[in-house]
Amino acid sequence: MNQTHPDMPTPAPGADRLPPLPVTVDTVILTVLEGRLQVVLVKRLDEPFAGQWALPGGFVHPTESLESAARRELEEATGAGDVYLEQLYTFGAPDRDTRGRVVSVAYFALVAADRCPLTPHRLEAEAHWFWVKQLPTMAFDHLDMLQVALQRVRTKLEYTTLGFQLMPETFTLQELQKTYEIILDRELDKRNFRRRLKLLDLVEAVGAKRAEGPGRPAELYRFKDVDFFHLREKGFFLPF
Amino acid sequence: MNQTHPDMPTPAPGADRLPPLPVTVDTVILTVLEGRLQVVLVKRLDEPFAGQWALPGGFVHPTESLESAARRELEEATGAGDVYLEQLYTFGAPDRDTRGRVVSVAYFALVAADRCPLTPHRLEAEAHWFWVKQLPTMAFDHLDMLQVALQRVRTKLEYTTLGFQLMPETFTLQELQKTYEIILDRELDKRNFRRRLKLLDLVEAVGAKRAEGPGRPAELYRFKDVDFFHLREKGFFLPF
DNA sequence: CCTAGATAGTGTCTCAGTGACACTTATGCA
DNA sequence: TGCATAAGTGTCACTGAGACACTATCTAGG
Repeated sequence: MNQTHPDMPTPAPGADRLPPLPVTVDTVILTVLEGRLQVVLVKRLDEPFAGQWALPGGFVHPTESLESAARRELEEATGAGDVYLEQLYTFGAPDRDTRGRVVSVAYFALVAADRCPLTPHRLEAEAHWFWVKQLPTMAFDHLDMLQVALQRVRTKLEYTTLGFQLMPETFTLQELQKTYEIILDRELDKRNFRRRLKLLDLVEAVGAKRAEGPGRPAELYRFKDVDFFHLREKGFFLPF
Repeated sequence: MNQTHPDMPTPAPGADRLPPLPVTVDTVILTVLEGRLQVVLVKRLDEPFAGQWALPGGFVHPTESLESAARRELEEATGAGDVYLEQLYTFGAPDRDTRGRVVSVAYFALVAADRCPLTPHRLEAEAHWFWVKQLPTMAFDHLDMLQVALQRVRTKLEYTTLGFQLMPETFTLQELQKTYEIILDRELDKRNFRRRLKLLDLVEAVGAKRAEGPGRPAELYRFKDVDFFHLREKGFFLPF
């Protein structure tokens, strides 16, 4: 129990009362694509769970922070690095990895469809977007992680500006509402949705319109620099 | 980078692409005692930060879950094991421990003043309750952990039954309100507080009264078995 | 035993935010 | 030019929250 590890490469020369544990990060990368909430899964090449789908993840390097590790995984899987990333929860059940004890810190990322020009085939061969309502069997406890991520996103969408992360520079209010509906998995009332946007003073018209087929063209909007104190009075916050 | 660790005691024989990291848990143990929100800190005997105050914590054993480890620390520090415990956040900055890389999973616990008969001196010599508004210098990033815990508790107190955890079997509404006020660090309106309790149907009178000095004696209450669906309709939840 | 002091307990009004709901406006295309 | 399509807009009713003051019941001391 109290042995030391003379060949241990970097970590904690003094913190040797107990064996160190492998630490990984796994990242739940979400986007709205083709009208659906989708998550990136990669096909595992190695045992355990070889051939099964898993969240992109990997070991934490000795010199990088947990968030850096998650961001590295994010970039490796999607090419996009400058996106919203938040720590979710840490999974450490002793039997969660059949190889032995592995502790995994789960993160979730929201990438805007237009900042992430990758469609499934642009990811490395074994990575794909999956609709969260139609998932393959997933390795480890990764389904739990996804579940936690979905709950977190849905909750924070309601009282933070988290939804901004998924929109392009300019957008129509209809598109914004659609994005919210897709994530929350329920329909919203157009007028109530807009009333709230106005109350919170979140968006401003850019002064241009976009015509998309027949029908009245839609005003284009962008997000305003938010007034944090005004938002807080209304029970609304920034995502972090 | 790809070396293996033949003498590694238990964890992950296959997960050896990167060196394992020491993993600890640190537990923010909160209670309301003597009219103040208090936290347990222990005096460190070893370097680094020897002589400074820190949250109770320690290394995760290879065979126990993270929560078990946190609960073990909790019992060691206070003697009470059957209390509310929730994972907070994981701290993994590469330089957070001067000895080297250590990843720490922070938990917070709420112990009822009556379930934890320990006053400062009943804890082991180097452990004390501290008022959260009058703290000593704390080791590592433990002040950050405490901050996160306080924010979490205050938020969840408002929309969950978390506050139950801190009350004895029976209590007066005044005591309950006082507990809320101490945690939230602001005064509440007596009538509005009681209106909300009634609306949510959270408590019931036990039919006894308690006289405490002069003044009209107070009704004693206990928490009801909550109707989860009724609560959810009112935007109220269980703590987990 | 009566009174003063102390604490418990209770109801109303106003305001803000939310959900439900239907018609008018502006465009494209046949 | 008119028809199909999508964008945009206002009201009413309800609920929950904050602000606010008096009555009821007990203890203790004269």
